[in-house]
Amino acid sequence: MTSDRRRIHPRKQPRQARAELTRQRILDAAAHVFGEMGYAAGTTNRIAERARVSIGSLYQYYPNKDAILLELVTRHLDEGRQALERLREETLPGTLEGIFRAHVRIVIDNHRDDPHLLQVMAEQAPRASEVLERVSRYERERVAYVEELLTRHPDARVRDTHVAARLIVATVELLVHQLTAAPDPVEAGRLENELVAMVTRYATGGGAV
Amino acid sequence: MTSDRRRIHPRKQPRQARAELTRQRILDAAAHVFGEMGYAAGTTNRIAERARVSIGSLYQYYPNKDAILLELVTRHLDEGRQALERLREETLPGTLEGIFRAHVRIVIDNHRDDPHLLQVMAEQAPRASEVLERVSRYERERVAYVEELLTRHPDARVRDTHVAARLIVATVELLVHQLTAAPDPVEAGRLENELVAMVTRYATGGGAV
DNA sequence: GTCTATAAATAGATAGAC
DNA sequence: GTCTATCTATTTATAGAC
Repeated sequence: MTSDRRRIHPRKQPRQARAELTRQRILDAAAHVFGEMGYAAGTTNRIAERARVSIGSLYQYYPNKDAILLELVTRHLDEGRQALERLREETLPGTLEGIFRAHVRIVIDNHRDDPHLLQVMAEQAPRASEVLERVSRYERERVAYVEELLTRHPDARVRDTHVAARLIVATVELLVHQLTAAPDPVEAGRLENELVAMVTRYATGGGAV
Repeated sequence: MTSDRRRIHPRKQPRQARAELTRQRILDAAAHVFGEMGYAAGTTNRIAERARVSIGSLYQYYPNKDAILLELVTRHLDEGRQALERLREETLPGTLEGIFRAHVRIVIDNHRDDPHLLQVMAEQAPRASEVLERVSRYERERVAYVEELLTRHPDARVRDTHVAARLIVATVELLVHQLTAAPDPVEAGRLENELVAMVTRYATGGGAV
C-alpha cells in the first residue's frame, strides 16, 4: 500500500493548478461560443465540446449555464471597474476633454478582446437577475463619477447633471458596443476621437473646448 | 341541402374581417408577452393564451414563432420609415438643430407605445437573419439621410461625414431605447432636448448653434 | 375555424461507471 | 476527475376531432 507520506505529499501535485486551467478552458470556450452564436444557441454541450471537456466535467466546475455567463460578466466588469478606479485616483486635474478621453479609452480597451461577446453579454445576459444587478451597480458607479465631474469641473456647463451623466455614460458604453461589434466596425482611434468630441461638446454647452 | 346561392353569398359573411382581427389579437398578445418576458420566455403557448386563442389556431395564422416577431419588427420599422420619409420631403430648409429635433422626435414617438418590446426587438431579434436584414437596411437608409444632411447643410462642421452620421444615428436610436426602457426612464421631453443638444453640438463642431 | 392532445426536438442537468 | 448514458423539462409544431 502507499505510505502516508506518499499520500500527503504526492510529488509535483498539480491538483489546484490543473483544475484552474480547466476552469479557464471552459471559460474561454464559453466566451467564444457565446460571442459567436449568442446566449441561447450557446448551449452547455457546445461549450463543453469546444473546451474539449465532457459535459459531465463541465458541470463539475460550474453548477449551471448562467454561472458561466455570470463569471464572464463579472470578470469583464471588474476589469473596467479597476481601470476606472485608477483613473479616479490619478486625475482631477486636467481638462474635461482629457478626462473624458481617458474614460472613453478605458471602455474601448475593455471591449477590444471580443466585441461580439460583450454585445451578447450586454444585450442578452441582463435578463438574468444576478447579472443584471452587477451590471446596473457598475453603471450607477460610473454615472455617479461623471455626475460629480460635471458638478465640480469648471469647464462643465450642464443644467441637470444627473440626466447629463446618464446620457454620457450610456453614449460611451452603447456606441462602443455597437460600433466595434458592427459588421463594418469603426476603427478604434477614430471612434475614440469622435466619442470624446461628442460628449465633451455636450458637457461644455457647445462652447469652445 | 343548401342551395348554391346560399353557399356563394352567405349573409353578412365576416370571413376576412374576423380573421384579420384574430391576427391582430395574436400580434398584440405577442407584443405584450415579448415585451414583458423577452424573446426566449415569450413562448407560442403564452402568446396564444394571452390572445385567448388556442395554440392550434395561432399556427393557422403564423407558420412559426419567428414569423410573429418578424411582423412585429416590420410594422415598427415601417412606421419609423414612413415618418422619416415625410420629414425628408418637408424639410431641407431650417436649422440643423431643427432637423435633428424632428428626427429625434420621430424616434421617441416611435418608441412610446412599448419601450420594452422595442428593446427586445432591438437586442434579441436581430440574430434571426431576415429580421437582421430589415433592421440594417433601415439603418443604412437613416445613415445615408444624415450623411447627406451633414454634407449639404451649411451649419455642419464635420470631417468624416460617414462616420459622423453613423454615430449620430446610433446615438439617437440606442439612447432612446436605453433611457426610455430603463427602470427609471428619462422623461420624453427632456430626453429629446438633451439628445438634440448632444448631436447638434457634435455636428456643428462645438461652435454656437 | 377552433380546439385538445400529442408528437418531435432539444435544452439543461444528473447518475454512476471507470 | 473524467466520461458516457440518460433523465426531466420545456418548447415548437402538427394531427385530427368537433
